[in-house]
Amino acid sequence: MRVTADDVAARAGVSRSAVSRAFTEGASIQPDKRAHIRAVADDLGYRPNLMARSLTGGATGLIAVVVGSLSNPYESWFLDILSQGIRSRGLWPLLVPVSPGQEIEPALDHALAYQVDGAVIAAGSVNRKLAERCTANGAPIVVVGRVLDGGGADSVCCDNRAGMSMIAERLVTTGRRKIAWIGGRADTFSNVERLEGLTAALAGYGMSLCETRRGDYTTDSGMVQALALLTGPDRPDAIACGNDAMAIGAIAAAHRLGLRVPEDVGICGFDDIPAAAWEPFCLTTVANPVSETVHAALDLLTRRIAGETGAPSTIRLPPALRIRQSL
Amino acid sequence: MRVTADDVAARAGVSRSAVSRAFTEGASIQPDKRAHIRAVADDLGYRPNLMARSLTGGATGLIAVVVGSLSNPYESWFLDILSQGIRSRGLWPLLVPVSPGQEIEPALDHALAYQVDGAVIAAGSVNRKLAERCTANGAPIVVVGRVLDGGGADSVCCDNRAGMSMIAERLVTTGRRKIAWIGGRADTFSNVERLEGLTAALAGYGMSLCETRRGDYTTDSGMVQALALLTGPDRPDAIACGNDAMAIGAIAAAHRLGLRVPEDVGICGFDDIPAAAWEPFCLTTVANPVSETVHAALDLLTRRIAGETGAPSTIRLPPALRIRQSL
DNA sequence: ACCATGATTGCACAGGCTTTCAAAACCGCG
DNA sequence: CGCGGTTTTGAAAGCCTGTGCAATCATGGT
Repeated sequence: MRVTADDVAARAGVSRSAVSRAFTEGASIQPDKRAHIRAVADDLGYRPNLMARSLTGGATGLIAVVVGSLSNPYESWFLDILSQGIRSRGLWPLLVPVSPGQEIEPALDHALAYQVDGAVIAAGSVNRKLAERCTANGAPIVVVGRVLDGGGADSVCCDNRAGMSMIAERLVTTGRRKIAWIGGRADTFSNVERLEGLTAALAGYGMSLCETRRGDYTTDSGMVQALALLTGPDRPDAIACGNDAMAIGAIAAAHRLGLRVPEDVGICGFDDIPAAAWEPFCLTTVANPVSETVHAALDLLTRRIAGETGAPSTIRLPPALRIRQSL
Repeated sequence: MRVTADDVAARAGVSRSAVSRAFTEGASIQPDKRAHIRAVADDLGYRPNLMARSLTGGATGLIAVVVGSLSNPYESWFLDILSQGIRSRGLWPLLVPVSPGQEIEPALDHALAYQVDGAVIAAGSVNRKLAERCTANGAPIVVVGRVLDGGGADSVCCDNRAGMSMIAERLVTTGRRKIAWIGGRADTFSNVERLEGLTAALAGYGMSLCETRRGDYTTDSGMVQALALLTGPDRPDAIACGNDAMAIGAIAAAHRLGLRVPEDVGICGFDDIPAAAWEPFCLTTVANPVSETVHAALDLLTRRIAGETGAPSTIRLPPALRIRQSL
């Protein structure tokens, strides 16, 4: 049913090898013959079967992209840039969506069975053993957004602590005294680093958080936690949030309570997602260098795919403070 | 380098066929032998090569997903639900991102070369010829979010006209007299239908649009166009937007100008993306039945993949008016 | 103990492609 | 026209798996 190289060969009156060569850049074949074959192929609607091609040991050009819930604006923003980056390098993203809490391993295993050339992992937890299995299977991985504990894979990650120390400075500069924190799930890497970073930086100013609460990185949860904070007995004059989505929820909460931002309560986030700049929010936040992260991750990955060995490297990218109006 | 069935066979002391059968459900093989082989395979980290498997004529389990710029919140919301739906049917989404204005054909062609079993096309323009070529190549397609002009492929689409007529009724009910429109690119299907639907429905009430402007479905463009409208000589008392992202921008514009929503100006959108419900917006909008759309599209597609023939069908899903506070 | 029956097993091939290798065609030049 | 050297070319070998087919094995009935 599907038209194969044999069909084209028969129709063009050449051997199957010639057809293969006509589609291989730099292969030894007469230019006019190549043109003829390509014309016939076009006529028949032939395209080399990439599955069969990869069977001979070549690369598939497939990159598994493990990503969390796309309803999270940061996640989809990241995927947008990542998929463009993958395509611009002539590769193709095989999407592996995993729900939070879901095990990443079986999904990744299945993707491996598609002989992906590599994987970018931006969600779920991966341990050293899993990383090594992927590499052993010829599919190096790069972990994004956190650093792999036991080593075993390259990782690219924003310098969360540096980001939070800039936030801390801003909090102090604007004269905040009672600073609360709304974080994400306790066990996530970014949450831990950001909270630690903020605590440490504040300690440098002789200050500490007056209260910490936990959301789940969604706008709704930010709203809920901020409402609780702002209606509590000891209202904070600033709320630092673990990401922008929650900060947006916190701003909504302040508005609902008739509080002015930033006068009555300063609010800040992390990531600088597109929505952070939207007018009603004007969120002061830390810009997560997503483009640079994607670029670095893909560089690392392609180099591994090309066969580079050596100890896994960790790249920390510096974030930038983005001062708008909410703090 | 990659471990193959031969390796497992040698290590387990059986033939390669046995290994194959151990991984084929319902194949004739002794239970304990299967268990042994699977244990060995697990030990070696073996997984059947899906590329090679698909070579024998089987399906690849890959579904090409052609999607537009993921920075558009509707698009990423849709992809979220679609990718979950694809995974839940045991298939895998191969992402084919296309920028607006970019030709879809070469990208889709390349995806076809991966022997995808089918394609869901939610962006770019596809004509009858392209649709037929895909089908002829054994990869039926389903077009989402618009109806294919010349037929040639199944399509699933929200009933834009019905949605806009509900909006029109709401506009009239709330006593709006001067209604403006901010649409998207003139040539997009949804834009045409929504504008036509609104115009027609208003005509039924003896009314017409006082002004129409064009954005590009982004929040920024909605803001820009709404600013122009609201500072113009004849300020409208309602702005209907072609999608939610632009409506959010319009609300931001109203706020910046100190206008109250909905008292001074009513604003509505289309889609009911998650952000539409966020507190500062509380956007009155038309809920695009995304889950139902995904479900219907995947049903159609899997049936075609299973070999069902017959004239392409078009499914129109009814939207629902979601009244919040902006209109 | 022997045969019919059915479950297992291994061999070999198919599937679409790339690539090595040796044969064939071509080139310029004496 | 002959010859060394450089493309071009086609045949065949592989890549990895699933499966039809024939051979083998175990089973149970007599």
